[in-house]
Amino acid sequence: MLSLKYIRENTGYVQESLTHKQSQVNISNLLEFDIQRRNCLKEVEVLRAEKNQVSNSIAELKKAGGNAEKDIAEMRSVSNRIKTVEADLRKVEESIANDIYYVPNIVHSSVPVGKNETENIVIKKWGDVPEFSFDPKDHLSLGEDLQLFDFKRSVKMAGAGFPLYTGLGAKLERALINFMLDFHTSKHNYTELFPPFLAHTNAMQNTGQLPKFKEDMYQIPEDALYCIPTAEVPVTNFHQGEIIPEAELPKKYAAYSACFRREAGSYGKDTRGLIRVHQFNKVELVKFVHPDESYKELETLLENAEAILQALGLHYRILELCSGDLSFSAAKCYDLEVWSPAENKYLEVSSCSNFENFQARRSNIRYRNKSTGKSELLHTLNGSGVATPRLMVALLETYQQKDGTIKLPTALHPFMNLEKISIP
RNA sequence: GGAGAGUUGGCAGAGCGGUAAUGCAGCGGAUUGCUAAUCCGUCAACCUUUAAUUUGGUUGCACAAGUUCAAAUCUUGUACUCUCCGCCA
Repeated sequence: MLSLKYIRENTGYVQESLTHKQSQVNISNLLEFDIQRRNCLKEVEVLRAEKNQVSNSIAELKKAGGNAEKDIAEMRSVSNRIKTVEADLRKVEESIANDIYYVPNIVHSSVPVGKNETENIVIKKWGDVPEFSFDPKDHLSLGEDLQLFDFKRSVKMAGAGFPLYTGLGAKLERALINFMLDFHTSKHNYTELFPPFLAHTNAMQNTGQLPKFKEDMYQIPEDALYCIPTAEVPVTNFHQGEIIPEAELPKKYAAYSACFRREAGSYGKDTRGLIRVHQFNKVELVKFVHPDESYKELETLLENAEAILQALGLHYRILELCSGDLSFSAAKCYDLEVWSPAENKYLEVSSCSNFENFQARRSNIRYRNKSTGKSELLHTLNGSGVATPRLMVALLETYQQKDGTIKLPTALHPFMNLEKISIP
């Protein structure tokens, strides 16, 4: 979240950011509350100062054995007055707290202004669009022929949108996860975490999923817990409330988790197979960095995610998201999209975002500034490195052979103990 | 599920109705003939004021209600942590 002080002092810039983000949030209410709050505060503080003074003289009188009846009578009325003004103050502060959690992050100055996803900018393409001497099958028929997943039976367990991997499909899914975790920890120096898959309200609020996106999440009301939509939630909260010595920055974590998303409102879109699902697997990269370094760190984060697709030899492109397509908490974001030969389009497998201090303020994550000795909010970033379902789609479709087998890229051989997936 | 203990600054830790001790670490300064010591100050948030890292003030003892002239301290509720018992992969 933004600080109220920041909104007050940079109203023009915040408003411009909101417009660019296509946000309907109204900050004039917030500013009005801010004025009310400061008026109340002034009044309360004067009264409290008086209270403290009289209170001291009562204490001294009593110590000296004198009579404090007059002061006590005065204090009674002051105390009552304080109570009513405090009640007003509390009301205003509640209104502020309610509103400010719905104000999205500001947009970084380097982000192109645009209305929606059609105005995102392709900044890079890597590899070639694969060509086939035969009619390539889509991932669904490949999966069926090779018995890699079973969408009919998964319905018996959890319903549509919950993928069930079978046989070599299950093994391939596991291989992808292991490959990515090993890759990031050994080559990019991330520390591996294996987090809880449920999180409470507070953790969800800290990363920005709550309160705005409640209906997108699976909930367990009995225990006030939510199924995490991404490992970003537990991993960012790893350092919640902590002050990290500046010398220890950046902190880098890689974590596998299952991810749960209700995808409310998206029914009918991309419902085929693995392309849009309620539960999927993902390796997430999270960084805690010095504010001066966060945009440099965003570039390396993107490179780390790209390296996975490169190692697997998959054609992809990078989008720089325009302001209108930026998510609630992000100040800047790149999307990685991998090529699906059968869909004949690019599929998003990763978003790499800089949240600046938006999440850090909510989560109270700071670093100790070495030169001033003061604690300051740090910047958080995260990116998928990467999500498996669409990666699987691209992988199967890209590496399919004329005889119906899948020739696996060498990077996966040690994880599969196999070079080729063939008809059982 | 049952019983008990606890939650105070970056950390450790006292206070148990009358201005939140003290130690360590950090930062700033002073001093001393050097891997360091000693002394002083500072050490959260907010409001106000300022050229300012200045001034004045308020708050802050897990959170919330209450009692009181006055609450870290008393009462009640809630959350979380730990210990023991029970159940269990």
